[in-house]
Amino acid sequence: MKQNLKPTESELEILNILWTFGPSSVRDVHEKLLLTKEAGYTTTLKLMQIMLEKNLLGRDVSGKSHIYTALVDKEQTQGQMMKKMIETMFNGSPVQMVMQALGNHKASKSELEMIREYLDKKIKK
Amino acid sequence: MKQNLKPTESELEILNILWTFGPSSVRDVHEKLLLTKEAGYTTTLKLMQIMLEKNLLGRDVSGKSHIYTALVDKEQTQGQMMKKMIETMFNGSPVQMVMQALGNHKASKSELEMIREYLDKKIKK
DNA sequence: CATTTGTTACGAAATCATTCGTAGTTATCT
DNA sequence: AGATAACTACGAATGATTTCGTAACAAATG
Repeated sequence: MKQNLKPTESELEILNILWTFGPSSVRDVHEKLLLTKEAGYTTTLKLMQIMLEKNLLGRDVSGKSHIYTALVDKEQTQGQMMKKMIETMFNGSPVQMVMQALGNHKASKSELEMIREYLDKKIKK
Repeated sequence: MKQNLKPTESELEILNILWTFGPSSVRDVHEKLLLTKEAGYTTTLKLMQIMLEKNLLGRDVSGKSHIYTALVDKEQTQGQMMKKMIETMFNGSPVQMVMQALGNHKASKSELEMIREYLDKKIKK
């Protein structure tokens, strides 16, 4: 019954929108998607229907337009994706990945400080 | 002439082997690959030939067996992949990603300390 | 009521990624 | 040389993902 097929790239984009904005119609999702990429409406629709079949999404059919919800957990999915990436590109070392992320993408000083604080707590334990 | 097609999952595995071990024959790569996954020899061969066409790899044809080299930079490629992941799953925030990585994957205390040190340096600048 | 607009359903094409069989080449070994 | 082993080349099957057209229907509009 339960399965956890890894979401595809496009599916992730949709999941992220639902995680961020909560339950939404296809049109809502589609409009958010357009901010980032080209896509036809029926393409988005079809994708979401497929995700429904894969149990990545659920939906409420009672109204005129159907309302979809993410059925997979955000943190868990992020974790899985990261794990895979760490394995295939960072030889299994999360630390390597973190340094790469911090090195390449500029974070503000206050963001860096947040991380340091977080680390401090983690190290003390 | 220039192109930067994002490497596929399988291609990343191969790139990572070449980054780690340096220029290698198909057989060498294939053997390393086998430690992790099932794969036929000609499958690996074909993949590497395709990567050659995409200019992800170069090769030296002078010997009996060809020797392949990664033509794309490790850090740069990692960076691109991370960037995309940060965009599609972490709403563009590298910090969110880092915290997720540190939270979900256990790192040893000394590893964490390495990161903190790195951060300290970065913050001072 | 007739038309336009917005929606779902769904098949099927297009594209991309992966896998493998087979043929042919070159080297090695007896 | 002849046989065997290790390669490369490459077409083609398979599989997965993405894209889109078209049909059908429902709601809203004039």
